Amino acid sequence: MKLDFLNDSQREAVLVTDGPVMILAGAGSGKTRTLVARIQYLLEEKGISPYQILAVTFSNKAAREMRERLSRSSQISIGALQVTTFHAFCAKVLRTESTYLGLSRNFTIYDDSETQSIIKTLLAKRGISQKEISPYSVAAYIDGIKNLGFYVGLKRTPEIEKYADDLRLWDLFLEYEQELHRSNAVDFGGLITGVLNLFSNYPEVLTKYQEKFKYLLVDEYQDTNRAQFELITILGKITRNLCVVGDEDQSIYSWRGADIRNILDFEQVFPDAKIIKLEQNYRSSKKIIEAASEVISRNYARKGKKMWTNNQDGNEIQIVECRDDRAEAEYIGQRIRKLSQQGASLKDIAVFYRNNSHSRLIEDALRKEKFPYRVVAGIKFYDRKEIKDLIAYMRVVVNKKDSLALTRIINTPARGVGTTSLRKLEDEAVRLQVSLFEIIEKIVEKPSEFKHLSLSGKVMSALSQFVQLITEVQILENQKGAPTFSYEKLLNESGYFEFLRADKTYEGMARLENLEELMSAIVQYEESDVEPSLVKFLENITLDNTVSEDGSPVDEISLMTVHGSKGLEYPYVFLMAVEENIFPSYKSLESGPTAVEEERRLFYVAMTRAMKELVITFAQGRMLWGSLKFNGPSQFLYEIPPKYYNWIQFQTGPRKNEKSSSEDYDFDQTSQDNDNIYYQDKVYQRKSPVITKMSNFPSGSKVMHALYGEGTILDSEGMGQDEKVTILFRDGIRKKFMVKFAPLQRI
DNA sequence: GTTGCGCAGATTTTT
DNA sequence: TCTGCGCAAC
Repeated sequence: MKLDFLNDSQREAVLVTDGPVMILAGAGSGKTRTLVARIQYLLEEKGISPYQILAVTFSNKAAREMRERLSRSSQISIGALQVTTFHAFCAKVLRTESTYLGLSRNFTIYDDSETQSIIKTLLAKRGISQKEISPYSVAAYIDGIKNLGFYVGLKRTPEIEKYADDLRLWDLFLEYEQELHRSNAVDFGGLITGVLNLFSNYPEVLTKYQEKFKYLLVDEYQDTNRAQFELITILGKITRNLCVVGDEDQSIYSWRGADIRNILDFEQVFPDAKIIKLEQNYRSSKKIIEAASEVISRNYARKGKKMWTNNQDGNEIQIVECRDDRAEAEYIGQRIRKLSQQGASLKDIAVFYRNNSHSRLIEDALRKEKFPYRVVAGIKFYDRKEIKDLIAYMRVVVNKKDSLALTRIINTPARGVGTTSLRKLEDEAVRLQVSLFEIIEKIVEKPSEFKHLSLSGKVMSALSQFVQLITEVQILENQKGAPTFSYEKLLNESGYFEFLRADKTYEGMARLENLEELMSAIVQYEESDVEPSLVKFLENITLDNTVSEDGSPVDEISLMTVHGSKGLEYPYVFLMAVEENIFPSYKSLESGPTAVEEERRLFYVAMTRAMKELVITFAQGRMLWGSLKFNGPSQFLYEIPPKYYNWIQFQTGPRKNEKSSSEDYDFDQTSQDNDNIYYQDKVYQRKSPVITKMSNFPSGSKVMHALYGEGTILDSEGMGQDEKVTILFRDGIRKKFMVKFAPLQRI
């Protein structure tokens, strides 16, 4: 096997197959290529069987990419090779070994929203209002525990003790776990801790897997949490052939439990570990790489890589100061038009933003310019109400203990089983210690024994029809395993189809279309699996909720959050809304330097996506939460050395009329001198990074008030005559003033 | 059991 | 500004 297409460090990363290895792979350093070569090398040169290799990643995106690249470049069939996500791997182990843990193999996997529903019910049951304890905070708490690798029955560590100190939350955690168990369900975190639990209680099962997988590979290592780290450590304990690949500078999911210590402390856990750095960048121009390196070098929590590239210098980064958010969107729209006129293809262009909410204005601008675009990972298909409803039907068929799914659909479409009847059923289920579905079965079977519930005739017949439908589909599913058929039966006989068809609104029609799309997703799944079943389909969609793209790649602009851009690259990148309080977010600024470091990594990720051109925009004033805010440029902009960028100002001129306004700017005919940039008849000052121009009192600036004395501007809203500022004075007093009336002076 | 109003709160979201 | 809730009224 030839390895001459690799550079020296890449080749080393391929050849050091035995013992612990950590590959620190910078952005655009050919990581996937190296990993694929490594696997190929194991298969072809070392004669390792594909069954003995386990490659895990965090995201489906990465797993898919690796699988594709492998099958493209390898002669050996990779069918037996496991390239999968942590969660999918664990789900498979748990289903195979389900008997050990008192789960049945058809357990349901709950996603975050279902977890929240359970928590809400739990809180309600205890009479705790959601204001007192937010369900989100409970979910985060539980997730935090599981991310550390803790499961009920494990000895507590000091870290866990900290969690257990809060008795109320700890109690909720325990009850939540019980509730999941009763529902024969597992949440995302539970998939990992479930396997840890299994391995620690049943050494013979662990040994089986330890012996099976001789070579372990972990991609996206910077995103792993403690639980996942423990999982791979324990799996690789005997062979110690553990290879992890990651980039500490691209760790942007710590709020999801990703633990950067997994990278920083790898050598402590494996003192004999070989550390290989991939520092040559093949993606971006020299200016972009050097600028990004300067920015990220300000972080303390890193191992320190020095990225370099042989690529061309390229153009300066453009930093564009826009008058307001509308001007910003307009600028990007026009600039894209220019690129397109110069022959750039739209699929080579991406717009990144820190928050989803920023996509709207850009979308408007692109629509106006008649450019096709795609918002990557906007509203998720499987999050839609009608989809969740039908999924709930399927879940009840698969796992009748899934009471959460059942409560969702027992009265959808309305069949007269309202909250009062439901409450009665739930109470009875608790009394007889059975699941909700089981109690309904009993009631339908022997109505006479449940006279005391005084359920109406209407309710009784609705319940019996419901049970009949579910049972029939269960039988169908067990005999044939025909998901498509089951789905159709559920959709029609539940009355859901009729219910939606009666809805003549646009929304109703859209919902029907979505249900059709769900149908095609099932058909597609069915064709891809030799032994299709509803259980497997459901698992697929909870663990990987991306809807498979149909057909050929389309030529459209990609819009996405910076988080969503990780792992991607585009020749032309626009990064918008780069303002203090937005990027870095105000939350990170509130919570301190560690959080801001993560924002900086995020900023670094955004920069390093760009291959040829990087355009960073920000607005002097932006409509946020209903009022105009002046945040000022992001601190990260000042961290880019000036030699790497051009700072220009963009103001939309007064509109003459809609038609001609789009011809106002010609970005090509730009000439520059040291201080100014000239476009056509306009002169744009090349600005050194100082404060914004529109507000005379941007947040952070110091002022003198004739009465109150010296203070700092906290917040500024409105502009011109209407500008209002909030000022924090020395003695802690906060006051809000209309600028035009207040005796204020900048100092 | 459903609809409607007022009020608070509003990052990121690979699984 | 927009959404999602809790609670009140039909």
